[in-house]
Amino acid sequence: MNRRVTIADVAAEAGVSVATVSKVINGRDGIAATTATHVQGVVERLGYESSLVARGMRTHRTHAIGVLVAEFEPFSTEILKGAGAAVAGTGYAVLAYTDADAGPQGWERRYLSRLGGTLIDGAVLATPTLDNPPGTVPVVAVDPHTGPGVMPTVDSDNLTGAVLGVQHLLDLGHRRIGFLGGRRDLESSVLREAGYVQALLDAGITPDPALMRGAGYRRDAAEAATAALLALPDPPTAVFAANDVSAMGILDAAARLGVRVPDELSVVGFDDIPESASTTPPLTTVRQEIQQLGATAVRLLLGLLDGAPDAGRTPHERLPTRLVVRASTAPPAR
Amino acid sequence: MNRRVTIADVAAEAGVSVATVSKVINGRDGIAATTATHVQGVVERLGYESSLVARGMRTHRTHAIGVLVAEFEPFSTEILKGAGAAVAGTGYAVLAYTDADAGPQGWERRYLSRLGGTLIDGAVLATPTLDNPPGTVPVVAVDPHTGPGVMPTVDSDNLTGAVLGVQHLLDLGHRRIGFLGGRRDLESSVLREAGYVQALLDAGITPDPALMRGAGYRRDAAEAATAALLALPDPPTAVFAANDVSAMGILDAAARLGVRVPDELSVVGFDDIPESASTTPPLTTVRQEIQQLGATAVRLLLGLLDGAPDAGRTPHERLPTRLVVRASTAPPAR
DNA sequence: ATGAAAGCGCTAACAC
DNA sequence: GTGTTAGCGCTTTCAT
Repeated sequence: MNRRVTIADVAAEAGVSVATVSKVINGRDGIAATTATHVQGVVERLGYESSLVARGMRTHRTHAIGVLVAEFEPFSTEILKGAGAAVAGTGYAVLAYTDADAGPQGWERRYLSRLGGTLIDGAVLATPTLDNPPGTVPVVAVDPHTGPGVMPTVDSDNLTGAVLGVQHLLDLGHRRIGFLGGRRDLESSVLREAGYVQALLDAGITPDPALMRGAGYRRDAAEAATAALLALPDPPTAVFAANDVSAMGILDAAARLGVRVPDELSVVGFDDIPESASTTPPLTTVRQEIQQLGATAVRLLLGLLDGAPDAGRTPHERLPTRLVVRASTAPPAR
Repeated sequence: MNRRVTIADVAAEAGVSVATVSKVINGRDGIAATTATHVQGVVERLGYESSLVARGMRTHRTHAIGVLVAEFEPFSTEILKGAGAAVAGTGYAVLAYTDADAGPQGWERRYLSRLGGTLIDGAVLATPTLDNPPGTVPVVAVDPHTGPGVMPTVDSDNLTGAVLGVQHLLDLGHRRIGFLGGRRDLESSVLREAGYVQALLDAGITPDPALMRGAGYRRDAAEAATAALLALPDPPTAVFAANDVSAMGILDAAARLGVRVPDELSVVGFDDIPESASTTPPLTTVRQEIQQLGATAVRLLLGLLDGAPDAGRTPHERLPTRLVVRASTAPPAR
């Protein structure tokens, strides 16, 4: 594995100083045209490209923005797609980072300390678990932690979305509707639960605590919780899950227990990740525009970076949600 | 925006030298237990985390592997999911990088020069356009460029997959089957075309050049090419697209022109990206295990990094493909 | 056991 | 116009 070619190699080869090479590369003036051409040639010939890292260390500007995620899963990769689209033409690169071994709590703090200032000019945090980021670089949160909201934020209208989902079930005639909650530390999860409760209340139904379980936005936890729900003396005829991944867990449980969806059990998810269309049966779900979430976050961040550094209050953008009816919901059998 | 806390801040606060702090952080010995504890405390209190970049510059080891992609789209984000899963428990972080403004040709070379050696210990290249990477860090290619194959590579059995897809159409009774090619610089594209030709030949049909168009794996190009195909005096009754994104372009064109799929036109894609289940109608496609592709590439790379540095010849892993029948294919109307 | 100093690859002042 | 020097945040000899 031959060594990477550095600016020193170029300088030596061209017979000039590294400073001169640097100036040529960065288009600084005060360089003879002939020298510039000559150096350019050597750069080309050696295939030299300056190290993002070394440059970043000196200038504290890398023109890269970080998208920091706990894990690459359907939600975060949709954010990535949106973020990537939003930087096109801005001169910024997108750097997505995840460290599987970082632990579930406070990863964003660690990531930010490790990358901020030297590697990325700013960051988009996907579903952060904290709400007081270290003040290293400008940050925008997507689908944030519950809390006072000190970070610029973009999220979806989770409350209305949840109401929509549950209302759909009510309209079909369901009365015993279960709920599988998400990560309690995320505002989205709290609001989706609130929407569930509100929709029931509006329909004159008192929420039954026995029908409300936590599943932490996780598929396996959702499967277990569903099994418990279905083992109840008077089981629900429908379940609203706080996200699509949990809804898939419900489908897993139903399949395992021989409960037919939607005939015996209706299921509504939340998110509309691409995967939700290929479940068996395809999932009825509340769609949020995840790519838009990512793109909006990037635009906010770019504003923070280039424009006025947070002129006034911390911005908050909220995107609409809507119901997508597929095949996992039907009127109750009984 | 308060400055990031550096090792110097910790040292000053703790009343020791930066060297001592560094040793404590890295668990080097030759440090008094009391000092270590004290410094640890300060580190914690200040929320210090060493800069990946500065450390990488000194040690030339970052324990991060790069996944370098031209763009975040369905295929590359599936690779990311697989790569993320494969690093769990290995102590490596995944760093996905894309620079929208880098241009379509030779981006991997530039990325590698910019990131290699100082930021990432090795890289997975998704659909690289080149095949002679600079010898900076170990590299594994996924779905590579056509060429002599000097890089360790993982790909799918594209030839068999394409035969499967076209055979399905033949089995349904189609005889005039169009083909929308991919990026001619990628081996996958060449092999899928070869499979298309071979399947036709095996069925005693001579491939008609008029029915074969290029679409570069791009949705808009596919739509345009499809419009041209359908305007033919004797248009095809089915089209095999070299990837799902192109197949979606076919669907776009059909919808715009009022051609019903699958009644008047059958469509088969390639990839089985998550999105392909939610098209209208859901896409029949040849599935490749994209996440597995990413995971396998990471395993290969990790082997190169930790184990014997390429013990012998350059490895090549090939994963199977299979047909997924959904609703975009049916017997021809005429 | 601890610290001073060099150096990773680069850029920005400042000399020449 | 071009080179010398310092320093970004860190780790690692090498002194002390």
